[in-house]
Amino acid sequence: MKAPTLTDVARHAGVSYATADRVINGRGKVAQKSTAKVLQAIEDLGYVRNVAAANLSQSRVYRFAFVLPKGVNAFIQKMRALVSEMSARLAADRITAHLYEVDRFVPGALAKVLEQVRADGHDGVALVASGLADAVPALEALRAEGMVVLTLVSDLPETARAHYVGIDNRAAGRTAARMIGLAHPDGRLGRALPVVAGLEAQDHSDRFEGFCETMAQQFPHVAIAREIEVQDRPDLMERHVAEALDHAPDITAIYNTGGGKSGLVRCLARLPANRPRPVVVAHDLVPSSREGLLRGLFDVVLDQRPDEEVARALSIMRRASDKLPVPPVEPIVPAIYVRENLPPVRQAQQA
Amino acid sequence: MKAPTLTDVARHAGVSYATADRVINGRGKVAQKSTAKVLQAIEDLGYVRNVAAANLSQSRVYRFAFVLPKGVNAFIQKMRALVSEMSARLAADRITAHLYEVDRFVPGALAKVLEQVRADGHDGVALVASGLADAVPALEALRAEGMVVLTLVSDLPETARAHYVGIDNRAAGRTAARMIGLAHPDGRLGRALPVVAGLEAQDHSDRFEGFCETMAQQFPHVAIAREIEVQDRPDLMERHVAEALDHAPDITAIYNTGGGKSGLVRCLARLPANRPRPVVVAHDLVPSSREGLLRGLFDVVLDQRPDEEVARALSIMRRASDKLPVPPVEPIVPAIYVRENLPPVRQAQQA
DNA sequence: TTGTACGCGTTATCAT
DNA sequence: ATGATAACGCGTACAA
Repeated sequence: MKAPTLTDVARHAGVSYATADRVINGRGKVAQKSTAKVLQAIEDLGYVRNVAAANLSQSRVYRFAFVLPKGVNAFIQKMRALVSEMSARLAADRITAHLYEVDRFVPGALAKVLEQVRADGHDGVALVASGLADAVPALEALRAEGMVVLTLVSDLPETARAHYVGIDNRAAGRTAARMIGLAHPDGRLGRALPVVAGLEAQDHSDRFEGFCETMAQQFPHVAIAREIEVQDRPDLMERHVAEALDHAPDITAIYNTGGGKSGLVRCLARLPANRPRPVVVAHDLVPSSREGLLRGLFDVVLDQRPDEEVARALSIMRRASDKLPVPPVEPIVPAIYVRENLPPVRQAQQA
Repeated sequence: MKAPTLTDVARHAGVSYATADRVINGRGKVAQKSTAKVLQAIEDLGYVRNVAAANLSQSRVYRFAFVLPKGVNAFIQKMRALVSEMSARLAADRITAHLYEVDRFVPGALAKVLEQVRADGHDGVALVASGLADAVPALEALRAEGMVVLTLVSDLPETARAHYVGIDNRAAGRTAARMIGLAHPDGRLGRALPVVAGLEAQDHSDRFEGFCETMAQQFPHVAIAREIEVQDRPDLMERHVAEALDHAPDITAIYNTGGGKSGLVRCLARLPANRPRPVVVAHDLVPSSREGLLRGLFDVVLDQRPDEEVARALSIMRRASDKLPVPPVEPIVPAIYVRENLPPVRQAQQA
């Protein structure tokens, strides 16, 4: 009924508590014989170390850092809100989550932030490393010191991080292609316009590649127009997409890998009534894309579920800093929103 | 830096530890004045009760029960596997998850199982109540005794359960309709065939209703054929769908709310090569639906993410039995799988 | 090499 | 109405 304690194990093995402890925590200085006996007792009794008690005895608190890019990007704002929300909820478990911001465009800013994270004595750090490839050495150093490093949203080389928490961006691009293909049944001809923030960001280029791959393979009857880059800027989005639609009246689909969506909404809303609306697939459920769906301007929104990302990041950092085995981290499966399955808008809850 | 303890609070308030304890745990017998002082101190110091310590002092273990229907349904099998998997992972946190099976077709079976759950002294129970509406009184009784009751997959009246963990089945049906609508662009005519396990199951009838609602409202150019009931039986599925496709050659879409999918795969595979394939939307990612997607026979699979359901259920039961506030439980957003975003097959991991 | 005993923050019991 | 204190299971400093 009651779980066996280490004291039980020691008794069962006929050794002292301390010896049993030395065995399970591998602090050496134990005779072969004792080790064997303890191991056997653990086996017999089915002993499992009580993490809560261990933490209590050390007054252990978990300190985790989230590093997010500065800026007004709606998706990142949502992540920020989620982190502080989670943070409040985890107080009872002695887990703290601190938020750090890094300016993507100031060289060396990230290094400084990471230094701060280190100085603040965190057990783990999760960072959105989109366009931050130069962080690799600093992260390797942090990891060498025992800190748990996670990438969020956009991945980095394996040496830089213990796990990646986020969607499979290539697969997301392929999925978008499939959705657009669905809307071109029976070989109906068409042309798809890809709109990206910038191809230097790993996540965007992965999505773009996956998209092209599936379009070409599965839906050759739908051509791919030259992609447009809009740098997270709604104004550019609005202008460039409008131009593209003007020049190529045969465009039947748009795939936006993310960024500047509000401009897309405006542009689509302004389309002449007699022009058939293109199928529109975009990324991330934020106010503008929600509006797009509700107004019938967007058809499908792929969302990487930031809430799940934050929750998973926390749970992984916790397990990892307990040195427990971390179960294989599979990519997060994006949610696919259409007009009919939008979740209710949820106000941030107060403290 | 270090979180304040109740001792700190007591000192700050100028009372003894026991008094402070009485205040936060509402065990009465405290003077107004002391109460006020303690409350103030809690506020000042930002005290948060340390759940781990509390649990330790009581040798508390969490005992949770999962009640699943007996049978070979692939989805339920997956749930079973997930529960035992989770259970292993939670041993270190002193959380146990026990599995109970109930025969849906034996009247009174559920009552017996619930009695067993009660006798085994669980803190909470999560049950898949699909077609088990007669359980309501028994569940109300359990709740009255302080047990946390959750419905999984399919909901029951609010009096019977504290929370529902699962997808919004109506919204799922609407989403399926949208997917089928996407595949009928520009008013392209069509006819959609709904295939359900049985409309007496709440989850299936909700999906069916949502489906019809959106088809009628948004895609009036696609007619809805008379629905077929197949009772979770692949053989019936295969036969009846084949008949329907024969009688109505204008069927361009199929929506299966779940159950008997392997029969659907077989039936579709046997379609004459010259017949255009209908768009097929089905529920739950299990081996047969995965095969359907890979072979190009299914187009879209809505999955209710049983892993997430189990995880959420556990986390809610834990918080609820700690008497911590349970954050609002939003419906789980189904994953939408297509051929291009299938997760790798994952073998059950060993103990 | 091995063993003992204290502290972690809380609950519960037994005084005052 | 309030206060003191022994558990709970673990890590660890210290003793043997």
